[in-house]
Amino acid sequence: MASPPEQVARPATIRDVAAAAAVSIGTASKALNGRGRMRDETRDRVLAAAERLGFRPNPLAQGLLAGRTYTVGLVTGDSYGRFSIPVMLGAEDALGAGQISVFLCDTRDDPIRERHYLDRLLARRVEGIIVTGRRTEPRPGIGHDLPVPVVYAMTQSTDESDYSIIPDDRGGGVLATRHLLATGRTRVGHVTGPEGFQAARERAAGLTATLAEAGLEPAGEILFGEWSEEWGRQAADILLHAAPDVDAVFCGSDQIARGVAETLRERGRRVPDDVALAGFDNWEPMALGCRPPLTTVDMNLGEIGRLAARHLLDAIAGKPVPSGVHTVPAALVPRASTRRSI
Amino acid sequence: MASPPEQVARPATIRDVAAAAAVSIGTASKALNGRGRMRDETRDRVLAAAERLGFRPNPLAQGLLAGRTYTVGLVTGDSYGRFSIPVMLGAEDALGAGQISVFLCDTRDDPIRERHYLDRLLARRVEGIIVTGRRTEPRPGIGHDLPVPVVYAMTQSTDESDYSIIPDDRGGGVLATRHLLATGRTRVGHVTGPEGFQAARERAAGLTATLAEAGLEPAGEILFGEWSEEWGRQAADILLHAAPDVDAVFCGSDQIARGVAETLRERGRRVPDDVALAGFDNWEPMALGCRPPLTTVDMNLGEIGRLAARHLLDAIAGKPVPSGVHTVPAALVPRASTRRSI
DNA sequence: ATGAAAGCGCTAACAG
DNA sequence: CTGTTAGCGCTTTCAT
Repeated sequence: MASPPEQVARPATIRDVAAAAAVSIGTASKALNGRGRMRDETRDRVLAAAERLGFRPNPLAQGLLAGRTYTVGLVTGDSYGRFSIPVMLGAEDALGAGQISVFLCDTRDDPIRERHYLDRLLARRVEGIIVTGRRTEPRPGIGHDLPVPVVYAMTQSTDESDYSIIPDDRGGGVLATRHLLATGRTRVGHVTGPEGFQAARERAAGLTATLAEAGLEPAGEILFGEWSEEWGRQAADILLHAAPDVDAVFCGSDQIARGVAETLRERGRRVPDDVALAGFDNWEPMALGCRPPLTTVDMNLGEIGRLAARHLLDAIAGKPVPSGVHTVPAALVPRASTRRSI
Repeated sequence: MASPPEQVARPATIRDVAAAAAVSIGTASKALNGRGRMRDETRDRVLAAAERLGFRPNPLAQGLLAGRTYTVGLVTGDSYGRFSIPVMLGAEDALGAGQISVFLCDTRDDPIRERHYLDRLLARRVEGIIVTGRRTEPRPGIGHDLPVPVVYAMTQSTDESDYSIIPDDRGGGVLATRHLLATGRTRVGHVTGPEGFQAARERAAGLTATLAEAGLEPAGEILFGEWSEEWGRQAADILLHAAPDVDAVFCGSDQIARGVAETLRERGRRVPDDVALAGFDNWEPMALGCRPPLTTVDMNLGEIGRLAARHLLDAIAGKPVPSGVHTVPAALVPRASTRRSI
């Protein structure tokens, strides 16, 4: 038995719709796009046909004509994803709302791959590019000869004429320190990551500036080290030795804070009663798993992504846009580790 | 002074190339694509012109003609990203190699948004869709009336005729348990997440089956609870009470294992000397931050993504592909928490 | 109010 | 060996 000449899943074209509605292609187009004037009956007939055939305009054809693709590229080097994922999702969120689709590229922090992907994105005629990273360290921009706007999110270009948007690490340090002071602490130590990281330096600067405003100095030296729990454990001992009267520790990351918490406990210092503890990142599995749950600073990564996307949209739309490095305010997330029990 | 009629950044078209090389458009096309025969000199002239003008074929035009888009959609519901990100990057990796670009969509686990994004992806004429999740729990498929193939990665469709690829949780449980037995342990307890999770049940099943093979039973009850450190801490006490002679604990997640480690230490049990400890996930910040560093099971999430992508490519290519639920073997990552000091 | 025709950038078939 | 032509699906004048 020969099967009927069933139309395979070839998507319906406007031509099919026009034929089904017994109108010309041009009329069908107008009906579908609400353009031009025509008899209601005609329009309805076309729309009904489109509906029935499950017609969807081919975006390639539309884009070809309009000279637009309604796509942007999202280039990330942070395979690990801890930081860039929230940024990416924020960006995707803001772009998706505007009917812009996002091409995802993972460069694995490899400049060769990055170059390759940029090529591909441009070949695809993306209308803009968002570059995200895992560190806020300045990095060389991806070039200015690009035919589309570029924004840097959670990373910054060394080029002042690029637009970069990063967390306000300094402000985050200020927030945490103010909070510690507000709970009545005055001997505040600081344990953080490598001094080579701008984020570490900025957070520390926020702390010292805020302490200075209150006429205070950090308890002990500021301890730069690594972004690890192990360093937190070690550093806590160093700090306790250098400043035995320490009554608060602000840490450059939640991981470090957990290490500090552990050592404090083992040395018989109660958190928060004897020593208040604040982290940075609001990395929930870390912060909530801490004993007690950790007060920390949230960098609003999603917001960074959203702002980057909006900026990109503006640039694509040809609006005048600022350049330079911009920051997004951080937010304090108070938890038990700084709550003074009465 | 009138500025010269500078060509704005309008990308060069094949027409420009043809004109610059003084050939017809058709000839230019052939030269650029290595199709057809022609004088070397002509070909070179065209290629040189293309080079000089920075010509890139417009993928929209190519796709329009070929009826293909060389894009696939990646739909994730796991905004948190802990599990789906490695899967996504693995998929992106496998697809990128094949010149396929990936549209990223975050549904935030919201069926409405999912529906919306599917619509958008189909409107964009993606050639296939990968659905990823944060749990391996069966979920309703996204439908069979779709005009493109779909694969489920790190989540599974309830529909047997769909193709799903998930970690081998049971095999992971077997690996961990064998390892514990190999270090000479015989009283193995198990603390894991909610029984409602298939992953928890499978990992537990791997454990009990492996113990049974050795003529053993779990030490104490299998403790189902939550995926949290806090639960690990509580459960360890329960376990120590129920089976004081326990000499190993296999945990359903690294987070749980950390909680268990903490309680063990506080109760004076040394890890690994008195009690060996194994986790699950190989979530490095957790596993490495543990004291001592945690032996754990890696689910090979990247591989899951890669395989999903390859399967999708095969399906797109029209090759016959299997359906049903498939698993990717897990791998043991031995660290100090199970190393018997001599 | 509707239809015909041109053209977006490209490739493929066919002439010359 | 090269040029011409048709057409992918769609929108947009411009006739009718």
